[in-house]
Order: sequence, then structure tokens, then C-alpha cells
Amino acid sequence: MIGFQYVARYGDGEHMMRLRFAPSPTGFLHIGNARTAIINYLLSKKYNAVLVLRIEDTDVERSSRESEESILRDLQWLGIQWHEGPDVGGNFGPYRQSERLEIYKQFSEQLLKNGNAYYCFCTQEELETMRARAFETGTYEYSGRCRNLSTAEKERFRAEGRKPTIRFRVPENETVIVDDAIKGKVVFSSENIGGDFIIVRSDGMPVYNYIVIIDDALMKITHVVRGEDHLSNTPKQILIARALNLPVPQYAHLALVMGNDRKKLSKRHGITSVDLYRKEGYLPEALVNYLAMLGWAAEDEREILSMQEIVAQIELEKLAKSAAIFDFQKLRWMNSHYVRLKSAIELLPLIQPYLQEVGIDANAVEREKLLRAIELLKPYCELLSDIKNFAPMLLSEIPAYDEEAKQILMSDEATILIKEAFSFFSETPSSDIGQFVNVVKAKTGFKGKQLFHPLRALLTGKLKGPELDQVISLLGYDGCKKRVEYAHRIYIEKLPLEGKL
RNA sequence: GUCCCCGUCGUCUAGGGGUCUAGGACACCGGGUUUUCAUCCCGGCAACAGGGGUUCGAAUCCCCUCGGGGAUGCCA
Repeated sequence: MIGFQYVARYGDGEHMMRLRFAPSPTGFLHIGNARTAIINYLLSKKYNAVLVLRIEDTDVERSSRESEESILRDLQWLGIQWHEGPDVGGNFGPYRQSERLEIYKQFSEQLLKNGNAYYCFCTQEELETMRARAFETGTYEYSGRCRNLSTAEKERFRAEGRKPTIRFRVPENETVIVDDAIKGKVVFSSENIGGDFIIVRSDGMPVYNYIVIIDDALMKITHVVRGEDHLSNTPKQILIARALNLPVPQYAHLALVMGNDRKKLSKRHGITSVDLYRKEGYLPEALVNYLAMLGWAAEDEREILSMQEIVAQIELEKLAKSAAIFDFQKLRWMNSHYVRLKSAIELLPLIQPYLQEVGIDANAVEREKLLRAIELLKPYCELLSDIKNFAPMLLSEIPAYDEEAKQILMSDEATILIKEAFSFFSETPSSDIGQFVNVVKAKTGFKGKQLFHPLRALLTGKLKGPELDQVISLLGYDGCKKRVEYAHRIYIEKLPLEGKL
């Protein structure tokens, strides 16, 4: 990782700025974590910092390699790049906590030896009972009853077959100030962080609050930018750092992302995994732009900004302190903007899977026509997947009729119009297709909506779509003729349907 | 319960004592362009949680209340 320059504003004069994103591989990349990752990435670009990806997989039950892989894939899809991580290596690895157990063990021994930690033989059941009882009276805090066990007592417990956890001995009456880049100075007292907390489980696996600070120190992380849900636990981590004589990084706690009921964003609010956003046809540019703007605004009040523009303007201290509600509507709007920004050629590979879903083989369509169709349909696609609704009107032989279109086509006016359209094709040579609309207009005497509504329904099966002239031109004489004849068979001759609709 | 964070239009936000009859964006409503719908353009609706201070002056500073969120796990 050569070439990174020290950034005067944030570095300490000796080390370059180092950031990290540390997901737990217990499922898909969640939108809230994606935002944290994006902010970290943007800051790393802005300050020329190293971005470290660390996998926090000490919850053996819930962690999986598949999750890790999907998270890495989603991060890459978003355009996030990291300099060190389990996949690319680096000088401060390994980058999976499950592969660093020996390291943590040494620190645990040190803590035990110095009396900063002790074995606790309380069982989970005992703790639950204590917690439940405390809940009735009010505040709960671990009693510290194993703090001063004699050797004999420990022996007895071990003989019973109890496997101890290791608890950190929380110092009395110590003030911990978290100087947060976003929240400002937050003051805690060691008196009310819940008592001595477990740092190593009875099966020997260390716990998050304990090793996160060790890894941040060992990986020389200078700035920890993470979700606000970690703020309350930060004093525990700092106390550990003090006991171990480890440096404490600069913190920045990001306000959380909520659902529309002000509750933590979850599945019932809509889709929450980045993976699903991709499948629904959101563009990574849109997601990055939206998530970056959630809790931050550009000086010139512009909302659509490229990654480079955001990087140029974003600053840790200017990020919002308050939680933001995730607005799916605005994301869609932003996505539609990015869809329109792309050329038909760029869009083609992205929409091909959706075309396939509605039975359109892009390779079988003349390329020129395909690109023209995409160009025409672009403004109608908020999501890439919306192409499924619109592509058939230009690329299928006979598109299906919408309910609304059916209603229109059954009207008396449509009957007149379909007949006139039908006779147009039996009387007029193909070179005169350009006259189609005007001829029908003249023959029927219809105009405006009265003319275009049924005509659009007849030709495209929908009431919405690109300019009809363009549609007709793209479909060509034969294409239009087929559709008119088809509608004529159904609505005028009332012949039974054949073939696909 | 306890500790911590937060509180400007429905939503995201601008705002750091006077330039605020509070600005922008999404959504919504109206109008225009389009021989039609959408796109696009123009316009409108709409907020400083409440109460006390401090000050000549408070959305901005302080306190209280209320409301929301987070933590309080052998989860992260």
C-alpha cells in the first residue's frame, strides 16, 4: 500500500490516516452498514487514507463464509475499494477475527496477570436470574461476585465442571470522555456502564467490545467511523485500551438510519439488503449518492452528485447528528435520474436479464432497433427492472394489453378507430406509414386525447409510453400492421384469442 | 429503570444571535410544453416539539419538560 500520503489535517505527523469497515458476516450487507462503508470509503478517498476491511466473525453461531463473500461482493458492486482485507491481504493481518485468536489470548493473559480481569464462574442461568430480578427493582449491573474468588473456590467450581468466562474489572469512578468528531465530547462514568463485563466467553471465544479496540490498535486505525449504536459501548472499549496501554483512535459515530415509523430500519419497512437493491434494478451510483446524502448536504444545495463531487465536499464534522428516515421514494427518484444519465449502450447489458424475464432475447433483435428502443424507454424506468413493463411494447411481436387499455379498446370510439386503422393498412402502401396517425385522425375526426388514447392502447397495449410517432417509426409498417390486425380480430371480429397475449 | 445521543416542512436537509415574512430536494397539488400519457418547465402547499431564561434581538446560547432513538447480551 504505497503511495498514500500523510494528510496534515487528520494524521498525527507520523502515521497516515487509516480507516476501517468491520462487518459481521451474519447475513447480507444491510443498507445501514452499507452507508457506514460508503462514508468510510468516501473519507478514505478524500483524505488519501488507507481503508481496511476487517471481518468480525467471533459469533461462530451466526457467522458464515457465504455471508462474508456476499458482503464483499455487494461492497464491490457499490464501488467500494479497500486496501487491506481478508481477500487482498496487507501488513496488519490476518483480517478475520477468527484467525487472530492467538493474539487476543496474549492480551487476556496479560489482563488476568495484572488483575484487570478475572475468571467468572457464574452460569448463564444464574446471570439471567439475577438480571430478571434486577429488572423488577430497577437498574441492573453485574454484581462482581466472582471478583475475589479464592483459589479453593475456583478449584471447586472447576471440579463441578463449570467453564469460566473472563470478565474485565471495571475501575471505580473513572471518567471516560469520548471525543467524537460528529457528536462532540460525550462523557461517561465507569460507574454506570453495567459493571464488570465479559471479554472472553466460556468457550474461549473473545467478545466484540474487547477485541475491537485491540484490532483497531494493532491495525493502526486512526479513525473509527461507525454507527451510533456503538457509542454507548465505546467507554468499555476505551477502558480496555487503558488497561492494555493501547492507543485510542479518533471516533465518529454516525446517526442511524430508520424506517418510516422511526424504528430501526428492518425488513418490514421494505427491502434492506444491498443484494436485493441490485436485483430490483437499482444502480450503485444512485444508492451511493442517496446514502451519502442521508445526513449530509452539499454546500450548493445540489442533490445529484458524483462520487468525486461528494468526495470533494464531504466532511466528518458536517455529518448530521440526528437519525434519518430512509425514504424509498427519493431513492427511486434518484435512481431514475441515473438511469437517464446512462446511454443505451451502457444500459443494454444491465437490462438484458430483465428482458429475458419477459421473453425478449436481446441478441435476436436488430441492434440498431434495440438501442433505439432503450433510448425511448429510458425515461419510463425508475428501476432497471421497470423495463419489463415497457420493453414488450416495442420489442415483442404483440404486447399484452393492460386492463386500462382493454377498457379503452372496448369503447365505441375505439371500435371506430380500430376499423379505420385496419382499413389504412389494407389501402395504403408501406411507404406511407408516416401518414398513419393523420389519416386515422382525418377519417375518425378524433383529436387529442380522444385520438391518442385508443391509438396508443391499440399499438402498445398501454396508456403510457413514448411519443407515438417514435413508436410507430420504430415498429415500422409491418409491426404496426400486425398489431392493428390483431386488435381487429379481437375487438371487431371478436375471434377467439390465439397465440400469446 | 439507569446511562448516552437526538429533536427545522410528511421525508432528507440548509441554517452557528440580526441578512429568516426560515432556503433547497423528494412527495403532493395546480399551470404550461407535448396533436395523448410520461419526461421537462413554471408555480403552490408545508416546519423551527413545548415552556422558561440570557440578550436591544434567538431556529440559532442555557435550563426544564415532552417526544424519538441507542446501550444496558457468554450479539456485533
